[in-house]
Amino acid sequence: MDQKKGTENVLLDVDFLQKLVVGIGEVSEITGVPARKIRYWEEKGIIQSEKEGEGTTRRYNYLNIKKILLIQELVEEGYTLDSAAKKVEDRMENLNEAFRKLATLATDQKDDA
Amino acid sequence: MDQKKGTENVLLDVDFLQKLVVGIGEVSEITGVPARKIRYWEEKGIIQSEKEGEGTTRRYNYLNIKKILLIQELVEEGYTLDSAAKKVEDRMENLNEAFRKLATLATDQKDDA
DNA sequence: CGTATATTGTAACTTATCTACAATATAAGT
DNA sequence: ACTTATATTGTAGATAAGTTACAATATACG
Repeated sequence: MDQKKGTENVLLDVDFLQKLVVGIGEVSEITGVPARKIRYWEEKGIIQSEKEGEGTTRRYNYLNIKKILLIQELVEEGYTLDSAAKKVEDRMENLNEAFRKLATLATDQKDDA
Repeated sequence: MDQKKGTENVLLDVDFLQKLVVGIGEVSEITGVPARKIRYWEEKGIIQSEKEGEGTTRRYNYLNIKKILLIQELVEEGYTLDSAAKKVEDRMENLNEAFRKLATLATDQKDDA
């Protein structure tokens, strides 16, 4: 169990990330995008968050935050919001897939134990 | 850039994790440990959280949460809180180190670009 | 039973976030 | 300059989430 320490940690990180969801204030700190702007992007359907129930606050997971970061990058580069969103959509597909694969790996490994 | 996609993602995850901090409610959801108990453990000095300023709320990063999970495991197994804490301390050293290494890797890779 | 350890309850308060309105800014077209 | 669409920001009044500081209870063990 100690021999494969490095690998184990990385895989567990991925598993962990799926559960880690943070509030909008934290996302704002992490990304540098003002909370107000994040809400606006969400109103427009550009990005998404997970709402855990009625009348609760927005929660953002790894992929949600990643998307915000990518859009922010493109917008700063000169893209319009809509075209940035469209472009990021493609990149996200790759990320989503990679993420799924890693998560599966992590799960499989857990099942072994 | 696309060839090393898998690796890149994992490394970025690690970098990301350092910034990701969640509130006590979220930690409670993730770990299954009641918020009240988490505060109690913290009062006792068993675990730690990051307070970002005076009069702000507790924030927990990956390592903080991991520690809670490990202690919870041992306590459920029958350990007293104190001995569980002591035992987890050792495991955390390994994790801290692994984490530092991965973070360094991520940073180095970024510097290349 | 007594004592140490561990957990839980809650009132009163602060911080974080929400919605729903409106205002302003910026860019592009005519 | 005026118009229109796009993008961002401001804020009041609300609810949700988290805080401290008190106390109560539970559980284990000599």
